Amino acid sequence: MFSVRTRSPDCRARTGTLHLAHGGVQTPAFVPLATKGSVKTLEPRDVVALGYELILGNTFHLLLAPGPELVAEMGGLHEFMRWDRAIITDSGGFQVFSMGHGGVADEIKGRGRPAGDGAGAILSIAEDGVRFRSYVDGRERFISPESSMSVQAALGSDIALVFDECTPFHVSREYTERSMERTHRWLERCLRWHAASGPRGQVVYGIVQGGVEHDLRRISASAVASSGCDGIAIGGSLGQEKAQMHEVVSWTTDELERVAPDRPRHLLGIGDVDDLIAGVELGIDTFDCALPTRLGRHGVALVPDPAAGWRVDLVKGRCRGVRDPILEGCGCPACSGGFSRGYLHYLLRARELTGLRLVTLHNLWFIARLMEDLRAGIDAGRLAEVAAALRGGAAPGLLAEAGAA
RNA sequence: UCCGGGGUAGCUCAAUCGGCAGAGCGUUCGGCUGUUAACCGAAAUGUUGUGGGUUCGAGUCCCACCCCCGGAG
Repeated sequence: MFSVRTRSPDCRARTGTLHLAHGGVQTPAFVPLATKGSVKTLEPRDVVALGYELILGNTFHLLLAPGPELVAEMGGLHEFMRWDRAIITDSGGFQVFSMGHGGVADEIKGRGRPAGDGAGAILSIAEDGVRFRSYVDGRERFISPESSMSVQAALGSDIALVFDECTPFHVSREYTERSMERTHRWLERCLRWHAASGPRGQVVYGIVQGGVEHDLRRISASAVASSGCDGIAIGGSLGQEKAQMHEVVSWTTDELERVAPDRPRHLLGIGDVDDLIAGVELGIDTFDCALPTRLGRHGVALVPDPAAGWRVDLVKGRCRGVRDPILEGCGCPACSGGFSRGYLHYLLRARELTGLRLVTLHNLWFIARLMEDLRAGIDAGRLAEVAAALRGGAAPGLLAEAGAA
């Protein structure tokens, strides 16, 4: 289901195509989140127009509402949300554990917001599965490897992710190791259930855990690869800093290059601009992340400005009355539509929903062109050059015109 | 002119028996990486309409004045 087209000579980057039940996906690709069955503020036609071929839905959230039975009755997730391209569904593991780890929920990524109302909602973690309290109606719920796969079967996604335990950063090596081993056992149960009852055309990705431990990542990568799953996702704690994250990813793809060189690799939850560039160089094929869309709704636009963290906060007072677009020459609906930073600033301050939509469109456009540039760079055998230009502040999508390619 | 209500942060309003003058919104700043997230966090901002009085202590009680709202004439 995955064909590699070009391998970069100087790093692990490659271009390829995922052949899925609902069409092909050019890789490396970014995957926008449609957690609850919609890419927030957008319609499917918008997401298609931006150039995306794959989006991610979430088993945990869709289980709680509206429920897999309803989605199945309505014709499956594709038909329900009117998206006819490919869908990958996350298994719910991350959600269950991020709400359950309470005070350390913020440490799953090594940082982030403190645990909120969800803390303590987890009731028990056992070999069989996880019991927790629903944030929707307070009912006690249960997710196991089998039930996660069965929900994903009802949703009818193209790619299902196995149910895993996502361990936080600040737990002992021993806990990380025991948890990883249980995740491996859950992987086998997921694959067994899928082999017996999974929908035709749906492929399954295993998930590598192992925290920030070099040997555990290697062990997990090879265990997941040997399970025979169709693709491999990298999850769990990737450390506290970007440098550590890149190291952890590197250990993992290094091992995967050895044991499963031709299987697709998905990096879970990563989507900062420089992390995407680094991830591609480390041999990642697909990424999903809340960041571009969430930042958009929070009024932060992505711009080719590495020194500013690739961001400009349009809500800030300094954007009041500014006539310039977010990014000169950008082809996104917000910039090419002639909307000024000053207008977007006003919309965001006024809490006009159109502002959230326009910045979301811009950010997803920016990321889509970024991934396009990286793919073009790999295929042209000039990834290093393209990556350097992007890291130096070249505008994605404008690279060719700027003479860099 | 009389009667009643009111004047506290930029705005709308709290403040127990007289006991450290607060909240929400707004503003500024910071944050957001397998989305419970159009969200979260922090900070700044006061001659409590004015002038007097009582009191250890007044936004609060007393007197005078100014302004706003409603009613009566």
